[in-house]
Amino acid sequence: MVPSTTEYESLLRDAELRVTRPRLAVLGAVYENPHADTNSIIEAVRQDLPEVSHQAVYDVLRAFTSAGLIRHIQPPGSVARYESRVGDNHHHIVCRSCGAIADVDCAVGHAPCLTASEDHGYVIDEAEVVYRGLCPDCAAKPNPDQSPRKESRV
Amino acid sequence: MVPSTTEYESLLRDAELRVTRPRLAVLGAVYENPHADTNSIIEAVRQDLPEVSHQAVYDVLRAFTSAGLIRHIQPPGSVARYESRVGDNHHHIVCRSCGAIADVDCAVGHAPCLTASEDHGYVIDEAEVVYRGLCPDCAAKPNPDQSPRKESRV
DNA sequence: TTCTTTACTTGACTGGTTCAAGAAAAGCGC
DNA sequence: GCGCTTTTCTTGAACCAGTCAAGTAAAGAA
Repeated sequence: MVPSTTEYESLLRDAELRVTRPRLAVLGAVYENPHADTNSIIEAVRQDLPEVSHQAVYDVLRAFTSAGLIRHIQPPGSVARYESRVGDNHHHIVCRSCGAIADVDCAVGHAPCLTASEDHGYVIDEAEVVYRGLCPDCAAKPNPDQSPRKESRV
Repeated sequence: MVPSTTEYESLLRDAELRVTRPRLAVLGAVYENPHADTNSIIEAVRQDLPEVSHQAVYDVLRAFTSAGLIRHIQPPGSVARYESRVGDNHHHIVCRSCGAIADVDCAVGHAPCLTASEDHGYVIDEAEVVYRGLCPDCAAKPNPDQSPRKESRV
């Protein structure tokens, strides 16, 4: 599931991106921490490379996103998050209580809900679905504090 | 479509909210400017009441949202927006080019896509769909600048 | 190894949103 | 209407994710 350093290097070269220590570390952090926010990624990267600046991580994440290596998601009420699963049109479910995020595959057929009943003349090319509800942990405890935690616990 | 001042007052009283001039103005602004962001609402309110503080508008919008009078939406890459259409499970289409937002009714049946193929043990109670594409205007001009404008042009 | 290009560091800054304390107004009972 | 209590609004500061800008360092090509 999680590639090796050599594989990360190939991923970068295939995307015509330069191979640097910060980039390998960021790519590894995104693969090992699904749906992590930028701050978590910075912390993970600094386990290996303590001197990496936050700006470098922001730059690298943006470069990876526009190269299609990773995906940038932004659940309502949350800061930006990143994931390594790309190109398969999956969606997300967000826990109302703790903010945990899980992947959800398409419900109906290959591209569900892509046909809106009334498109107002828009040319629609993509539909993203965000499910909301309670994760197994929060559903178990009846009424804990309702405030979402900052950390995802996927 | 757009209620009168008296009707706004009834809406507030029915929701057990105090009736004040700022609140009437904010409610009117949300009804008259669908999908407006907070700043646009502040500007609209100040047409009537030039002295209203931004903080009051933030407070009022939050009070209305938790009372269910209006709905708070947060399209990826955009600031918070508000709309008066509540309780009918509709979705939104966002123009990639200019950021315009339009309402879209449910595509399939009453609550489409609510059945995920694999729910990871989550208790799902809502699905929100964000369609992406080009609005009629932007689809007409082949290649304008791709940067979204700040203002919605709905 | 040298050179050019791209990436990274440093430090300041922006803008939407929130916090906190006090003044003003709404709505209740009289 | 009149005062009293509670909620709302004003004022002003603060927060924080993310961005900008200038200069240094490193990658990769020749």
